[in-house]
Amino acid sequence: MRLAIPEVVVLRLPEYLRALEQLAGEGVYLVSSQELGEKLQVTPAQIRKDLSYFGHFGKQGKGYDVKRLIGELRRILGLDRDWRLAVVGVGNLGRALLRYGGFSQQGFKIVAAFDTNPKVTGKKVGPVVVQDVAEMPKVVKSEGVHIGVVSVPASAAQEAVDRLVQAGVRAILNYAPATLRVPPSVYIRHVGPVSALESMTFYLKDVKG
Amino acid sequence: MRLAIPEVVVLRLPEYLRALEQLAGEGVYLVSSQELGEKLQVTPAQIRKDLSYFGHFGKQGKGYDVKRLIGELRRILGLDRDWRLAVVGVGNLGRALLRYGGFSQQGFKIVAAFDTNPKVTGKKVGPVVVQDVAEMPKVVKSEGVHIGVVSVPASAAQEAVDRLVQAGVRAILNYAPATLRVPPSVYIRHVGPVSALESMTFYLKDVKG
DNA sequence: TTCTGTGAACGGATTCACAGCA
DNA sequence: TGCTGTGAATCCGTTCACAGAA
Repeated sequence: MRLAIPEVVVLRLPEYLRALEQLAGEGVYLVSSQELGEKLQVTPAQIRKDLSYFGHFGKQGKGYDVKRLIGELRRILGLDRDWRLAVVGVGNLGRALLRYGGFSQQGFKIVAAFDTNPKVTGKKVGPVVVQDVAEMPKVVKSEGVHIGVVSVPASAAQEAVDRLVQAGVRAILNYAPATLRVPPSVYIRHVGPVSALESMTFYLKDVKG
Repeated sequence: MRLAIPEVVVLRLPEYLRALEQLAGEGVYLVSSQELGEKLQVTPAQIRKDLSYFGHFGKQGKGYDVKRLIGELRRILGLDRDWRLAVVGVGNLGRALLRYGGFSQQGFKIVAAFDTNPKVTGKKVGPVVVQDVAEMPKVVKSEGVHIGVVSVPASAAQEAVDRLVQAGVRAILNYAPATLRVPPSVYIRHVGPVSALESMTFYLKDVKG
């Protein structure tokens, strides 16, 4: 077991987890690195090496116990507890995120939503009532928000992030198409629907007419 | 210039592009790899090396012409043309994607939407009228769809992908939390709101209580 | 002088190949 | 025999450091 785990490894673990949960749903109890690799288009050695950073989860000659490995991965990824999210920006995307059911399955709970538009504030969307951003410092504290989700327009994204950081949020998922500045102690990741498409087209452009 | 460009490089180009577009909007005409690197939290050498795979875009002693580099990156990424999208699955997420305005700015155009639910088919959502999935083969051809966006529930994702592939779509952006099988000739990428959170919590779990 | 572009050096991730266990 | 776990070897991406252009 090494001390520093490569970031690429951490990024692959959720993929493994998802595939394993699918297998569990199909009633599969045991899976080899070979089989899992085929499903995920990853080499078996890659999977074994990745898992070996965290412990010895397999049985020689058999493979991995699917249920057990799901549990281990969830623990490794910190998914064996609840994470409290706040959504900033209740436009199309924010509204979809608030109503999206997939978060709760993995222990993500939306506990607050913020917007500046008085046509939206005060209304219930998904599990929460939208509040004015002015309430953010108070609510982040009282609701124990861990992660901020930014779904405002690009032009308002930096301000939204600044407010979240100011309110004490240390992790941000950014859906706005903007490059944002945060202090080094804050973990930020950009997702956005367009970025993935943009690198995809690089590979498509020579293939299709 | 090398022949094979590392995938990581391609994944960084949209980040560069976004930062440059932001700079252009601020009226910046010239930027050094140093300055761009600070904005993006990337080393200047990384940026210079990445760009050197594609050509000589900078001016020694000066830096990069922002407008010029935006144009080059858009060309490199294949964004100097239109890309036609079809959304499969008009639930919360699909509806948000259909109504999302950010696609068109980068040349992505939603030309079709499909669902199986008769409560949704026939209705206009965003720029298109939702059609039954049975229409897919015909519509994909007539509308010249390049990229399929899957936003159905996990349980229906494999079927949605199969239908898209069958209809001739060669590139798929998957929002469903499922591991999907496609022929080797089809380019698929998973995005989904949960995956990014799951690797984030790995880094957060030891920090916050 | 300033900053790009790039071979060379370095470091880190992937793959190999096999020891070890069931 | 079958498959894991892992050092060693390999491969690949990043960083260094400097030549060269403005």
